[in-house]
Amino acid sequence: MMVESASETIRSAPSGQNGVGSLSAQADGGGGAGTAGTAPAAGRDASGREAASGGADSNGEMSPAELLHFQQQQALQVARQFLLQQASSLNSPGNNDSKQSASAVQVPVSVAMMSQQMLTPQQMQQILSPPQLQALLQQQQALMLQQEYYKKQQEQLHLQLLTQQQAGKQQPKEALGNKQLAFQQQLLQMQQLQQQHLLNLQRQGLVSLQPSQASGPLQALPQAAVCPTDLPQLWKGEGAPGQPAEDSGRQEGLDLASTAVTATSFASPPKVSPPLSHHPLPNGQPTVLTSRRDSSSHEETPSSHPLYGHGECKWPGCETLCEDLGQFIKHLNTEHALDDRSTAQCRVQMQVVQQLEIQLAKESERLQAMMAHLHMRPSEPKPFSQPLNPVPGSSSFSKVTVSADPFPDGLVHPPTSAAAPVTPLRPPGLGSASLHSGGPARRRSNDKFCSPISSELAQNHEFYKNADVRPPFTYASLIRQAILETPDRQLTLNEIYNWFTRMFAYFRRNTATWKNAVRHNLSLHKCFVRVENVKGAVWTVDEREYQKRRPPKMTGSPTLVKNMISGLSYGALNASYQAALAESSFPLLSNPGMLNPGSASSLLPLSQEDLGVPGEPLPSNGSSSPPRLSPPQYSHQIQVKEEPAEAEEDRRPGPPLGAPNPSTVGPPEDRDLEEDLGGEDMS
DNA sequence: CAGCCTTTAAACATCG
DNA sequence: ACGATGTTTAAAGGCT
Repeated sequence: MMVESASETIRSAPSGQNGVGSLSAQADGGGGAGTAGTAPAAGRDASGREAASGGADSNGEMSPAELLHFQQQQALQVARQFLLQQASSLNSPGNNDSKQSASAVQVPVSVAMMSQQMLTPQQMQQILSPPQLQALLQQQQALMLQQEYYKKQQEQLHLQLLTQQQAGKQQPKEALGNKQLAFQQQLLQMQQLQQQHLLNLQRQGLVSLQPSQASGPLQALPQAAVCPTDLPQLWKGEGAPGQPAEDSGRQEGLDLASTAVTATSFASPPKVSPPLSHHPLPNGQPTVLTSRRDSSSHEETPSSHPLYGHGECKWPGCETLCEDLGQFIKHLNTEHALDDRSTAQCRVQMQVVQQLEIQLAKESERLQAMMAHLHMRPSEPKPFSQPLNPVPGSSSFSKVTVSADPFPDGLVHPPTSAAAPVTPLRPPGLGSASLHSGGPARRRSNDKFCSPISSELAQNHEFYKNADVRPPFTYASLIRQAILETPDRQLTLNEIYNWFTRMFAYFRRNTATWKNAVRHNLSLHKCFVRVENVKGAVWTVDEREYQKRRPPKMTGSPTLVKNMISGLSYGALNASYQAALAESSFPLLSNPGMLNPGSASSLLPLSQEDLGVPGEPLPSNGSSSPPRLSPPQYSHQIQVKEEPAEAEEDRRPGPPLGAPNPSTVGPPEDRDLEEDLGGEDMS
């Protein structure tokens, strides 16, 4: 009955919806626009109620969901800043140490991608495919690991310094030596603080680095995105109390200003630093840079030195104020001349950048693995260790299997080592999901492939479960999925609600809206059949009907494919995917046996499993179901839970499904199929 | 541009 | 009277 009344939580007005992103276009547009005005009103009793009820629901995760949401955003920002800073700082000095700088360049790129104006979580969602988002989240975890590594390095560095220190003591130039040491120590402290800060952020879920794909040449730099958040502290940290050196310790150039500087620096190659090999600054993207905040901020001369911004020296740990560039140069030459201290600082910075690069490499590798796993096989064969994809060709297969249970593989997988080449061109992760997410309307498309939905879902199960991301599926497909996942393939409305809330964080909010949509879909689509039961009524899926609707789209599928391909810079779509598409579109239903063209078939089966269905027999819909994976069990048991016999469809005209012989009723689909074959009800 | 689909919003009807 | 369910209708956006 009431179950937990789904509950949910936050209702959020229609407006909220939009938020969701990906679909943004639609959601927002639709709801928002259309009724914008009314929207508020929309709340209607129901909504109000629900809202009130609050997360009661199963999980009551509302807050978590929101948190996640928020965290994602924060993380992105922080990551952006962090990367920018690191890159920027290194850059200038980096010239000296070019090699790294090169890679460093990439960082900015990725950053830029992320940033582009402060992206709202929703936007991010739109931009990033679920898998990508997932990756993002995963990165938070990865970061943690990285931090450890980082720490170790720091320790080593520290040791080195100490060693030097000792040496220095012994040596004559103590005066200077001490000074240097002090400075170095400061640097170390800074680093440590930075680390801590990062850790803290991570703990809060604020930091997450995006793998990025530095695809192109760097381009736009971060837009305004850079927020003042914490970065400043990173370096600043040291400044904290009592830091002699440049007493100014407080703010260091790392803050926004610095970022801005960075941007500028990129835009115009600093005299000092020769363009890095990789640094494709020139790409004409500079304009973008300007736009962002720095421009706004009076920022200094763009022509300025990369280490100079906001009137201060951006040298790590140095915040010395310099009236103008000239003064700054002077300062640079005097304070940051080529000496041990500077060298050490530079080294530290290098390490920082290295760390980031390593991280980038790891993430990139992960991304590749993910993509490969999702069939998007990158142009290059990736032999990497990832056990996941054993067979290149049958990627789909692997995917399925893998995803099946542990979708989290992505999460769990420890990044293999860096080596993996990053495919630069490829747009940021394009997971299967990306396909959909690709554009606003994507979601629909997805749904078209119902089958894929399951695999997709399976793969990103965890993701959707925890991230407040709107799933790229239509309500109809989701409802169907929910129903099919159950052993008896029937659910009460409330159970459907619960499934939604359980499976998608997104549906833990705006309950009034989506519930209404669910009901609306149930009523509207013929594929959903209401079966009365003693206790009430349950909803089943008339697979045939469901499939019927797609045909139109069928044609669409090609388009989809096209989209997908375009989306992926590479036509990564592989056969498997296409097969899946085809499958979904085609009424294989008729004979399950043939359904699967190879890989495709595999997908389906899995899907169910993953979906979280606890080991259930997947009664897959007749159509897609694998050749009868379904356990016998459902054959009869499927009846309506409470009173099978009674089952009868109310509204459904057609073949009275029903008549579902109780005994046979079992698989609704079965009957549907058969009956349907005979005749269509239809409207 | 038309037609279809999906999503949202809402009004209404039933039922417990 | 309420709230959960269901049905319907309408509007808006996107896609084909």
